[in-house]
Amino acid sequence: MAGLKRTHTCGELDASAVGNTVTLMGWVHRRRDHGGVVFIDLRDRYGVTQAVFKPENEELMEKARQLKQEFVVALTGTVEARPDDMINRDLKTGGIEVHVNTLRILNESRTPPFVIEDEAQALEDLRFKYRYLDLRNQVLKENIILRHRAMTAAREHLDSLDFLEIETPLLVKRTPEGARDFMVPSRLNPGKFYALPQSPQLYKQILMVSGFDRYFQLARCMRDEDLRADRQPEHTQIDLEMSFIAEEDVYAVVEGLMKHIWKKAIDVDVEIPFQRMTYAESMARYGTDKPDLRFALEIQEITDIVAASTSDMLKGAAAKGGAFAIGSVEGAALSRKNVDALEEAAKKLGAVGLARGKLAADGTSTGIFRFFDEESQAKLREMFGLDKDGLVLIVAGDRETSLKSLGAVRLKLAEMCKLVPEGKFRFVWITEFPLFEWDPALEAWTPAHHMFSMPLESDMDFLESDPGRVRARLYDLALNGVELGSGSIRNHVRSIQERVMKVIGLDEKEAERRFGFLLEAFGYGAPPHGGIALGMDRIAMVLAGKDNIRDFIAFPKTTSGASLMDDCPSAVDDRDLKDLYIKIDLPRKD
RNA sequence: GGGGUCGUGGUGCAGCUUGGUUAGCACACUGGCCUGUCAAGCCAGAGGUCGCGGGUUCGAGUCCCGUCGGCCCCGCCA
Repeated sequence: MAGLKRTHTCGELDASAVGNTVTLMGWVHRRRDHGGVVFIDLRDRYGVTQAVFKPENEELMEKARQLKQEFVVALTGTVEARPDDMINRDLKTGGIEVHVNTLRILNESRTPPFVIEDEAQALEDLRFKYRYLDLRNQVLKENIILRHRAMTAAREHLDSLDFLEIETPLLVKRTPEGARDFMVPSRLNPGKFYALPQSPQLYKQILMVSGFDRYFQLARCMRDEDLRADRQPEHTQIDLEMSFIAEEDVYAVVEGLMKHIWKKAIDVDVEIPFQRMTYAESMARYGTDKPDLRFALEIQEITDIVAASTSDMLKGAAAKGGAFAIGSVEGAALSRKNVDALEEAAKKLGAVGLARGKLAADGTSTGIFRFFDEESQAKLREMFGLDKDGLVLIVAGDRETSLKSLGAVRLKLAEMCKLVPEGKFRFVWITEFPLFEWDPALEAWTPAHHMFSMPLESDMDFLESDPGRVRARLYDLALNGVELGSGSIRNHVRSIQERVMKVIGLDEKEAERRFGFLLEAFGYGAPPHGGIALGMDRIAMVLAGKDNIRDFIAFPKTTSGASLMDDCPSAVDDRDLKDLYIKIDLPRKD
């Protein structure tokens, strides 16, 4: 019996194997003891196979009765077809079962803190603490496998296009731009610190200077910022950069890449090329720069119609920017409570309120529309295609706030009315983002995305006179309301860089201190170049049609950045700190 | 930095509004019965002092204050 060797996995046996003697190894998923006959569901990475113990062998039965959840066993037996009425159609291997003649317990298990099942009952914090057990769950396992397939497809495809995967350092120079860096003290350089990279951005641009005209990397990126359901302190990007190219080249590569990933990972044919939309259009129609295009519910500006109404409240608010609305036939069925929840969503993003009313097909109306004359009501019905009774929701006030608020309402309304189709993938390129953003706190212009993005040729003249108007050669890829990635054509021209730096008040000395090495590299023949970084974790999540990114990372952190399994981060010994010349100086709590 | 919400046997939840006899349910667990189940079934049993600290009260899981932790959201995340 020594030297028992696994012949098959628990996911592969079917009718063609009937009569064969096989050896399976795995974990006891369930035991069903019927006194005379005992069933064991044996589980491994590949699936579950039913093993049967019959009463003829008393000794074997005794051993089978010792089995508990999560014991690791090896068993040898004969594959038998199941009678028709005993076939389990929910199981890949449900047509057969293994009649056991040898059982060996390879290892015992303590009673697990929660039962391993597809619809995990335990709460996430407990599942995080015992992540290795949770990963035995077939659903979670499929997620990780799906992610692997997507990553492999990405590598395959980019390699086929002559992209080189080049690793960039994890210990890098701190750049006080953008997100907070994780910092790593340098023992060999007392008092000095490395940073963990937020992205390989500067390095990949330098690789362009070196002539590696097509680079990619499945890169780990770390940011010391507050977390969310779709945000982890470390994540993986498909990072790529190309030389001698324009936007179209990046779009073509990424569209082919997505098509390949979708095909390989979930066997879905993605239509290319992707739709394109400017940032301005996306904001006006959907109130966001990552629109979910699986459903319509478009925002319409109704400032004129509101101006003609008798609602002083709306007119007053609209005077501060405009009035915007969405309308929906399905929404007419929503309860007062539901619409109030929509208003809460709008207020969360800064709207003062959400005016609402119903427009009926017979011309009667309720709510806010008591203040609108018949002509205006007809116009609104037409605008929103309300051939039946419909709900119309209005936000008025500052233009950007109103649009963003209504954008959130749009998503929530679609969810409430079940307007979001499953299994549909609507990619869209969002283009022509503004280069600068006004920071009211600093009272200064700051780069909206990336210091080194090229301004749009047509807007170059406004760099000094009207920075807010300058758009850049920036692009985002959005899918079903999720931002998959963003990139740009970079600014490789020294004279334009200098003008950009002047706008954000970055003098030469400061620029030198922060990006000196990049600027210096650019001085030695930087080719025109550009690229993009795509969120790998998010891609896996969207492929599976889910919305919790932690289920697609093998060992994720909680929203406070902790890993509950290994209790990290943790305090360190004084001796370690001494080596680094570091003293902890926590603020006193009162 | 701010807001919301949750914390009760191993797990998931109820109880808390209107404080008061043995803190209830399901699953898991232990023992027994059962030759066809696949969330097996049936019977019996063990297991919690209610995240932690303080306060109010004759009396607190229940009210108050603080604190810790999980989750969600705003800010932040080029």
